[in-house]
Formats: sequence, C-alpha cells, structure tokens
Amino acid sequence: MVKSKNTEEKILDSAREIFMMKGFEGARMQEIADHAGINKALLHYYFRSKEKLFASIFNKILSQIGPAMLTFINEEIPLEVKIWKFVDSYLELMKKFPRMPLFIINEISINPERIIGHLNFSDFLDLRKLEKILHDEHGKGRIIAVDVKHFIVNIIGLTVFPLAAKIIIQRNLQIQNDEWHQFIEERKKVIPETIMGWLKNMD
Amino acid sequence: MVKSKNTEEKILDSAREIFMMKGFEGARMQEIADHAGINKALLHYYFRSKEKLFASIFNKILSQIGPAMLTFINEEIPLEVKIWKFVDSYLELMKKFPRMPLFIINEISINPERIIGHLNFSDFLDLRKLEKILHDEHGKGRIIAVDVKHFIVNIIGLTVFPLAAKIIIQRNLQIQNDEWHQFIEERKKVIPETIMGWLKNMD
DNA sequence: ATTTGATTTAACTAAACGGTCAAAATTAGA
DNA sequence: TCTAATTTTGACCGTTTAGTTAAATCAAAT
Repeated sequence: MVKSKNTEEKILDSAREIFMMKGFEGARMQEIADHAGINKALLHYYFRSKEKLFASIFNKILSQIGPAMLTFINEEIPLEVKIWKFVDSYLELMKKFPRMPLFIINEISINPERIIGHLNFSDFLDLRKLEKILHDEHGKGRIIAVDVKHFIVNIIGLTVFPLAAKIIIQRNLQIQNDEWHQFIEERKKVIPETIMGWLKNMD
Repeated sequence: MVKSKNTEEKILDSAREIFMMKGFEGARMQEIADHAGINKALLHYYFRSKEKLFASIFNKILSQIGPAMLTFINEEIPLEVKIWKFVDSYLELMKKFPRMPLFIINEISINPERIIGHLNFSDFLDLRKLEKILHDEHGKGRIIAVDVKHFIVNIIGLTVFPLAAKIIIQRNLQIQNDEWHQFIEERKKVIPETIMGWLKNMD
C-alpha cells in the first residue's frame, strides 16, 4: 500500500510555499499543515521533522534549477545566443517561483552546513569548457580576454539580482506590479547586450 | 542621568551581529544578551521588545548605506569615474559587514510592512538627474540610449550580487577565503568596464 | 463480513521563547 | 554620608513551538 500521493504532494507544495515565504526559521509546521488542509500530526507522519521536511523541498528545488539552465552551453550557437538562452530559461523558471533565488541564497548563507553536497552547479556548468569557449573567441579576435569567474558572476548577477531584490527595486524605481513582467522581459534583451558590449569593447 | 552609553552600544553591536547572522526569526534575545555580556532582562530594559530592538539596528544600518554612496552623482567627473566611485564606496562599506546586503534584501522581502518609510534611495539617488546625465551623454554621441532603470539595476546587481551570494560563489568558483578580497578588488575594475562596454557598444 | 495494515485525528508533552517583576547593586547629586 | 534615581540581576510567567501518542478511520485483500 502506498502513502497517498495526493497528501504527500499537497504537503510538499505547501511546505515549499510557506518555507519560501517565511524562511526556515519563520515557517511554522502548523501553518504548513493548515495550508495543506491536514493535521499537524499527519505532517510529522509523512516527514518526521521540520528539518527533514525542509531538506526534502530544498533538494527538490535545487535539482530543478540545474537542468533548466543546463542545455545552452553545449549547443553550437553563437555566444550571445547562449547567454540569451541562459537568461531566458532562468527568468522563465523563476516566473513560477519568484522568491526562489532569494530563498536559496539566504538559507545557504545562514546555514551552510545543512546544504553541503547539494549545491554545486559544477554538475551542469563546466568551468573549463566555458573557459575554453571564451579563450577561443578571444583567439579569433572576437572578444577581449576576460576572467571566466567574472563572466559567470556578471551574467548571474545581472539575471538573479532583480528577482532577489524585486520588492526594493519595485518600490524605488516605481515599477508597478503590472509593469514588472514587462521589465523582466526587457532584461532578456539588456543582459546579453550588456555582456556582449563588455566582451566586444575593444579600444 | 544617562543610560550607560557603553551598555546600549554593546547591545546594538551584538544585536546587529546576531540579527545579520541569523535573521529576525532565527535570532534569539538570549543569544544577543549573551553576546553583549548582559542579562536578558537588561536587554528588555533598554529595548522593550525584539521588534523594537530590530527596528533600531535596521534603521541605523539603512541610514548608513545611503550617504556612503551619495557623493558620486553630483561631482563633475566622467561617467565611468562616477560608476567606479559608487562601486568602490559600496564594496568598501560592505567589507565591514559582508552579510549586510543579503540581510537587508531578505528582511524587507519577508516582511515589507515592517519597513515602510525607511527604504527609499530616492533620498540619495535622484532618478531624474541620472536620467538627464545619460540623456546628455547620448546626445553628445558618447553612449547608446539606455533606460535608466536597467542602468541602475545593472550596476547594483553587478555590485551587490557577489556579496549577497558570497558562499555559493566561493564554493562553486572555488575561491578560497584569502582570495576573496582579491576577487572583490577585481570587481572594482570589471564592473565599470562592463557598464561602459555596454554603453559604448555602438555598432 | 472480517482482518490487517496504512492513514488521519484530537489531545497531549516538554522545551524554548519573549517578556515581566521585584529585589539588589550601582551611581550621582545634595 | 545619605538619598533617590538609575542600572543590573535571578527567578519567574504565559505562550508558542516542534514533536508524540493512542485511538479512530479508512481501504483493500481474504
């Protein structure tokens, strides 16, 4: 006999929702149970502790991020298109779960021990390969020489920051809720332009 | 008769330390008291509640950020230098409190109501003025036409993200603790280069 | 229909937490 | 030195929290 798939899924969905909204410390098992429409005891019946429940949803989330951005690097397409594909797939993924980036960064920063082993994007982001691509492009005189670390931090920073700091940006740049989607769409153009402008800035 | 300045300062320092490390929900009044070397009752004697103590350090922190980055915009210096000055002053300020950016973004995102009124960088960042600068530079044919919103998000994203995601970046790009300082120094060059490359990318 | 195992519930526990209180200690002015 | 206000403390309180337990319900197989 299998534990009702429905109940387990309802729990995981609710846990993700509440944990993302309040963080590990701020989340309450009672609130997760309420949100799932079940008893608190049943919550502990499925996932023995808050820590284990958190680990379940956290692993699930992390395992979804990688593959969603994996594809672009191996395809035989121009560098600019690779960047666009990365930004596009990342921003599309985050439309469903806007709080995900900030949630992940924060929980890892506050409690790195809990995470060890889970998060290495080396699984889906081959540093050496990327380094080779940049090196080759530079060899062909197409781009300036850049450090792959700054290349990655630049792209991810430009992409992730506006999502993580959404509320602050909305408040200060006065972007209404209905304009936010448009702003994110614009970034799909702006980010590749920014990176390529940098790479091609050959004075 | 004045409340011992020493004790109040010790409390505020400890509170900032603990709150930044664990967040509002994760922080414990007992831990803050221990860190300050005082009794928990004394903590409540100085700051009546956890909320009020948190508000005190949060306001203090926010009021320090603005002015530290204020100066650059009004000076009669080239745009690139303005950007460099902003990045430099921001990164220097964050050397003392590396967890500050993530802390601020997270607490505001989780509980925006608590913050209302505190955070508007419109006090020190005049959007219209910046817009005029970009417009004039474009008029002189020096840069492409860009949206000031993306200009700001780009600069802040490139600057703040590596600080906020420090642990994740260190793990994945294999930057040791003693190399981190060097990496941040490098970003003072990379960020202005990235932005200016973008702005001057006139095909 | 009865049995067996999985699922769900209400009621409970122990510990941790923010906060209070009254008394003790300290400080500063008269 | 004495007094009065401020500062500091240990002991305490009520609530909230994650987690447990034992009984009840349900579903499927015999």
